[in-house]
Amino acid sequence: MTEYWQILLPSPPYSELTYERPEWFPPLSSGERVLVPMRRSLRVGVLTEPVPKPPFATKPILWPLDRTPLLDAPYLELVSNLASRQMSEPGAVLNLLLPSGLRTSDLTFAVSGGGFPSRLSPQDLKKLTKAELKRLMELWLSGGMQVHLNPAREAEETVIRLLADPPWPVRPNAVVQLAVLEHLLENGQTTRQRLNKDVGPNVGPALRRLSEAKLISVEREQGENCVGGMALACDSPAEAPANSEEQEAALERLGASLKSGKGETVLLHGVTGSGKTHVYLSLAEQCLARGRSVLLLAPEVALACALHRAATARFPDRRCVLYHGYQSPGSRRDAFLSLAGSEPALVVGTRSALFLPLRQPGLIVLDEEHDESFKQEERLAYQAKEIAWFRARQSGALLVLGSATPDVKTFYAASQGGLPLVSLTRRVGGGTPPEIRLVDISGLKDSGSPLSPETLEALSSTVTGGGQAILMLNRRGYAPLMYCLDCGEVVRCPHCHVAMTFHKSRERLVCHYCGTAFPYPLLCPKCGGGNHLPMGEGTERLEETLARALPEGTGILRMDRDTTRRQERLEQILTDFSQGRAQVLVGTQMLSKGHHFPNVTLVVVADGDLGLNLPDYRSSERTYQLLLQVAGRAGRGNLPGRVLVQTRNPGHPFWEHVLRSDYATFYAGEIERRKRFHYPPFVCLGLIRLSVPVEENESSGDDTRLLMEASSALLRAAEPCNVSALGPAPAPLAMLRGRRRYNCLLKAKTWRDVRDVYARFCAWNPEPDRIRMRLDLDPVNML
DNA sequence: TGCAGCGTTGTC
DNA sequence: ACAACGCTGCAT
Repeated sequence: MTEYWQILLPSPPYSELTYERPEWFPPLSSGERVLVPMRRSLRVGVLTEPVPKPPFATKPILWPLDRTPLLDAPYLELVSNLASRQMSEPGAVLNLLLPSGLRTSDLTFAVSGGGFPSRLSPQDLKKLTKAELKRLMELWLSGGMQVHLNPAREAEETVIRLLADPPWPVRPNAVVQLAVLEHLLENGQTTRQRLNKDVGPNVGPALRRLSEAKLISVEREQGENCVGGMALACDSPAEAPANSEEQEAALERLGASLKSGKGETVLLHGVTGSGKTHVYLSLAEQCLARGRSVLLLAPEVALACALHRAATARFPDRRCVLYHGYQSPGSRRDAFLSLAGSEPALVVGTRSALFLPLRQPGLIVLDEEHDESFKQEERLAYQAKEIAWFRARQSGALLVLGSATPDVKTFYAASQGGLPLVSLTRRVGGGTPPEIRLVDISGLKDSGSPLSPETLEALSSTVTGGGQAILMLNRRGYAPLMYCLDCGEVVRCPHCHVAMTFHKSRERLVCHYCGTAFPYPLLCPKCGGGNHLPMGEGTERLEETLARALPEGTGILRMDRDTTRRQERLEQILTDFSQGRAQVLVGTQMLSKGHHFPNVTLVVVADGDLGLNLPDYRSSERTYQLLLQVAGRAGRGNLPGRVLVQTRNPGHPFWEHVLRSDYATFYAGEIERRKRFHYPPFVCLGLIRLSVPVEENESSGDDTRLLMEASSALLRAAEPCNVSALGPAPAPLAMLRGRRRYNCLLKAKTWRDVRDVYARFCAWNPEPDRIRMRLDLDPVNML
């Protein structure tokens, strides 16, 4: 009796097709990958389930690719769940989840013995006779046949990294070389494959030149997981420190849940410096001892690396896998394959690590659960918290959401009894929480220093007193505006109409929204004048100002997206600062997150108002979280810390909460406001983003008409399910990448209603290829 | 009357 | 993605 299987194709057309199992095949099981014929080509497919004989002709499966299934049943369930949420096909989801090397049929089989050629291509297999295939299958089963990526394809995976900062010593007309360098600076390390696609197919010679000039590195990267991998001085000690009373109590509570295997979710609310990491690792230890896997997630790569180091130090005999989206295709494939091997494992990573084929997870931790980067918006849209919840439920794992400043939604769920709350209210080692003070800068002149005399004095005395200081300004670049002295215009991005930021050391004006960059100096696009005045302050300029204002010889480091384009630079900056080679660290919000610098006694927030007045219902929550996180960098060692927040509006009621640094009172006020104005968690919020290309003739008359039509179509779509709908209204960021943008806001009782309204509204779209529509569920930014 | 050109459809 | 199918248009 012939057996038939449903097979998911993780490559176009992404459908689920039926194939027959040749009767001489070994037994198959779901989750295994196989090669299947498709028209004249061959594809990789994943077996899902056996089915009865279909009413159409079927083709036979050509060859198995896994000896043990790559994916288990819960994973396949996750895939189909994601697919139905995205309203797309499971195959399309799988395409986004599998490392590229595991879904390509560009393979080579290495065969030893049996009288076969030592290398066979998939097409060669197709040509073999049945008798030959049977003989070959015996070899495959006894391990005499291995699957490899095609060497040509593997060469495409070589990792290309930038080794030097701009300006680079290349001829100005070496267009391809410069394009490669700019691309690397903008997007970080990439592969040969991506460069071919993004820069052009003729990058070969340029890469050789650049590599000879030691400006870039071109390497085959295999197996080595940690990017950079330098040891940091701020490593946690390997031996587990003694637990505080609070930690002990928290561990007891969480440990009980771990043992129960009920799949509980717990919010761990611990003030900064209260030793959450230590709790995670102790739980991980218990979980591993029970023979279950552990997944620790951090919001960004640098924090995941730090957590990975802490885990490696704590469990030197265990294999701790590090995984994140910036790794080479080779290491991602290795991690994926090795985890499918079913031994319980410890994995540390960023959100994408949720999609590793981890077997039998017993503990999933989301550290800094309030962080917005747990939401992925491009390509496959998902919220890591939801996926983690789903996976934990599937396998009865404990899900721990940890934060000093929880998401208001999460805390609301906890306060309603929806999830148990475990609190750590004191810093370990008895350190006191930092004292926070406001500094009124409303009288400060725009043209002068952005720091008040009081702030400068505090910085100087900290430095001369042998301490260290952190200075946060959440705006990168040299100056956010370039003002033309001749015509009074500000240089704007031609595709987004927003002011372009001056980056002095890159000698460029950059649009922070779409990445467009012009070399500077340039002539004013409006009047042709050549005199520009940089206005406003970015981290790059602040660093320069400080160098002049602080005592001679003070070491100043800058940490923002520009100085940390290269992974090893970030590690370098963190190491240098924690080893005291500099006294002041200037940077954007990236320095607020999780890093541990025991000698920092002063934290300065240069512009506390920034972000508070954004047109977004979450702006005060976000600002509160940011300020408390960065304040938490102060006084982590034996010395007490203090925090100065500069503001132009010290009377604003928001500051009350910050000064008391008491989450509970902030939360109480915020939840009240949300309730009154009908915002999450009291409604399901959806944002429909609508955009149309800016036409050459720029007759916006058509669009006015269109918007009115859209508006009534939206109301018609929303009416039947009692959803409140607003818009379309021009988006705060009215233009991006040459498209005019409009927002519609939906407030509903259920997510189902939001999706329904969106689906009906989409049906209205009279010009689907001109008018682009996208649904953003529970938007984190409304721009 | 024929077939180049392109939109539509289906891939087990 | 990609090839095979069928409809429209222009030269024969």
